[in-house]
Amino acid sequence: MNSTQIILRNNDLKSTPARLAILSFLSEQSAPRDVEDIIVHIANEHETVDRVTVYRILETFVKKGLIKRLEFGEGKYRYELAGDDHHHLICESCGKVEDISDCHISDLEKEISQRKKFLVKRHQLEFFGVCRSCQR
Amino acid sequence: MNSTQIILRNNDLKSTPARLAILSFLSEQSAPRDVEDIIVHIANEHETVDRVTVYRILETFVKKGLIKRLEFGEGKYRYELAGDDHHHLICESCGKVEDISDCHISDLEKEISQRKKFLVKRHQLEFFGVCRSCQR
DNA sequence: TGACAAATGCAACTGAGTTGCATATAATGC
DNA sequence: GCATTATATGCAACTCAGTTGCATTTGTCA
Repeated sequence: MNSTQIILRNNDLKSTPARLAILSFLSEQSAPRDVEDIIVHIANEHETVDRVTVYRILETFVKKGLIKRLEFGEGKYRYELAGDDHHHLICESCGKVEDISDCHISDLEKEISQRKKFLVKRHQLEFFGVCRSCQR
Repeated sequence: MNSTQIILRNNDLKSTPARLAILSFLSEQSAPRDVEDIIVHIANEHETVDRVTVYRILETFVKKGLIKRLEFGEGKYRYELAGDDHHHLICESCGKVEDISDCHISDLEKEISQRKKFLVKRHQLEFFGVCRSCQR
């Protein structure tokens, strides 16, 4: 039993080929992926999973807190493994998404919770601009 | 000629009833609105504007920098007047969106620009959680 | 006030995501 | 192993936000 299977079991989720494929795929990614990326990847692995199943698995994983659902103004969702708190640099020229960490938003979060009496559960911070290679 | 008309003229946009209605509606709002809100508001004012026209006007305004297009994980866009740099508290219980300012992200933006050689043009920061009244 | 570029309305379309329901399958107990 | 059962999947049809093409209307400026 590999680590992906253990994660599923620990979350009361059956180990199915589709779930294992999606979870391990997302584990390998360094930037958030959309549903299309996932379907293409699975097809390349010579497996077949219905789009609907992919949507449902992603929804399940989000609810269990295994992955995060993000939006970068593209009119669709992207998904990444949950875990460390980090943010994104999104290049508006080529669409590349880079991860970035050490943003110390949690101090700000604490301050807001007190000032506004708003119970902050999570936040999302994205920077939009032009990446290094597109600047040339 | 009122201020809304002046804004349109300064941006090389013709003054049409639909544009005036949308721009003045968004000027009055304290939280970002979706397309449905806009259409309902216009209908209440006994005007008729096609949905397509609303979409096109919003796109035009975004391109001109008059308004900002936002996403709060709802699968649709929301719009607000551009201007001061502020962020949002989104209640996951009732859906209410509250504005918040003084977040000093620009220091962080500067630091990232240097460290990552990424030209940051804008950022988006949202806090998700439970608002004051939903906490009771 | 007429010309013309720009804006609008209509209809048809796209693409992401959802729902209902019948079938298949992973986990569990025997 | 094998039957049971809750759960997951596939298919088809649908919804909802937003887009495109094209003909018509309208605001602006000479």
